[in-house]
Amino acid sequence: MAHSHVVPGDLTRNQGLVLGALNASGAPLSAYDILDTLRADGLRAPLQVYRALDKLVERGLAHRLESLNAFVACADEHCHRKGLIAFAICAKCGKVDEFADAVIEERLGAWATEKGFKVEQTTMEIRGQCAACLAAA
Amino acid sequence: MAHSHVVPGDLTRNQGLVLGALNASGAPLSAYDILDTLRADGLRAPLQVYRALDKLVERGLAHRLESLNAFVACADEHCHRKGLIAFAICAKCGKVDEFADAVIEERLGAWATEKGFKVEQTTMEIRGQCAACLAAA
DNA sequence: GCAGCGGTGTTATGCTATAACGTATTGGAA
DNA sequence: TTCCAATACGTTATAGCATAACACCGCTGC
Repeated sequence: MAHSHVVPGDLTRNQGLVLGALNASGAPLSAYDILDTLRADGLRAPLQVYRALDKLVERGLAHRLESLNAFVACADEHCHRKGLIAFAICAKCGKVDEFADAVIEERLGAWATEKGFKVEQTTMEIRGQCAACLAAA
Repeated sequence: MAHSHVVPGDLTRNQGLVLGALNASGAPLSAYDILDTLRADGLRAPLQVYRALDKLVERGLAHRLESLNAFVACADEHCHRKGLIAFAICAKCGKVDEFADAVIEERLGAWATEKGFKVEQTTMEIRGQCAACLAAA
C-alpha cells in the first residue's frame, strides 16, 4: 500500500495543499488553522484557503462541520460515500467519526416527501465523548 | 386565546426582550439582528444578547441553528419537546420547521451505544425549499 | 452587615467569512 | 496559432459572529 492519503491528481496547487493539511491533521481544522500551517508554502490570505475548501467540499473530498466552523478531510479514501453523512465529534480529543445510516436517510426523506420539502443539503453532527476518552477518564 | 407567544415570567429583562424578538420574527435571527431590533429598548452590546441567548437555549426556549449562525424561538409553546430535534430550513423564505423523529433518535442511540460514544448534543439541520416556495416558483 | 451569586453594562479584541479588484493560466474553438 | 472564455490566483479591505476581562448592582442567606 502506497500511502494512506492519496490526493487526486487534478487538484490545483492550493487545493492540494489544503487537502494535504487536512489529511495530515487527525482532527478538524478551521480555515485559519489551515492558513497558519500553510504559510510556509506561500499562502498568505484566508481567501486562498476558503476558495480551495469550497472546491474540495463541492467534490466531497472534505466536509464542513457546521457546529465547529471547521473542516475535515473525507474519511472515505475514494469518496464512495453517497447521500447523508453524520459526524460524531469528540469534545475532548477532537476526533471525528464519519458514518452513514440508510434508515435515518430514509426517515428524513419520508418527512420531506410528506411536507413537500425539497432537501438540498443535510447537516448531522453529534457532540460528545468518544470511547477512548471515556476510558481514559 | 390570549396570545400566541407566552413568555415565562421568571425571565430577566434582557432574556424576555430577546425571546420576544425571536417570537416576533417568523424566521431565524442572528445575535446582531436581535441587537439591532432591541436598541430601542436600551440594549447596546452583543454580549447582552449572547448572554440572554445562552440562558434561553439552555432552557430550551430557543434553539441555535449551527448552519446559519442564528437563533429561533422554540416552536413548542411549553417546551414539551424531549430529545433530538431536527430543523428544516427554507433557503428561499427562511422559515424553519422544527420536528422530532423517534426512529432517527433511536438509530443514533444505537450507533452511539455500539461505538461507546457518549452523546451530549445533537445537531440536525436540513436545508432546502419549503412547499410554499416551491409552489410559488 | 456582608459575603456570595447571578445578572448587567462597557470596552476591547479575536475569530470566521466574503466583497471587490486585478492578474495569470488554461483549454478549447475559429 | 491566435483569440476568447473560463477558472484559478493574489491582495487589500471589510463585514459578520463571538468572547475576554473588568466593574457594578441587587438580591439572598447567614
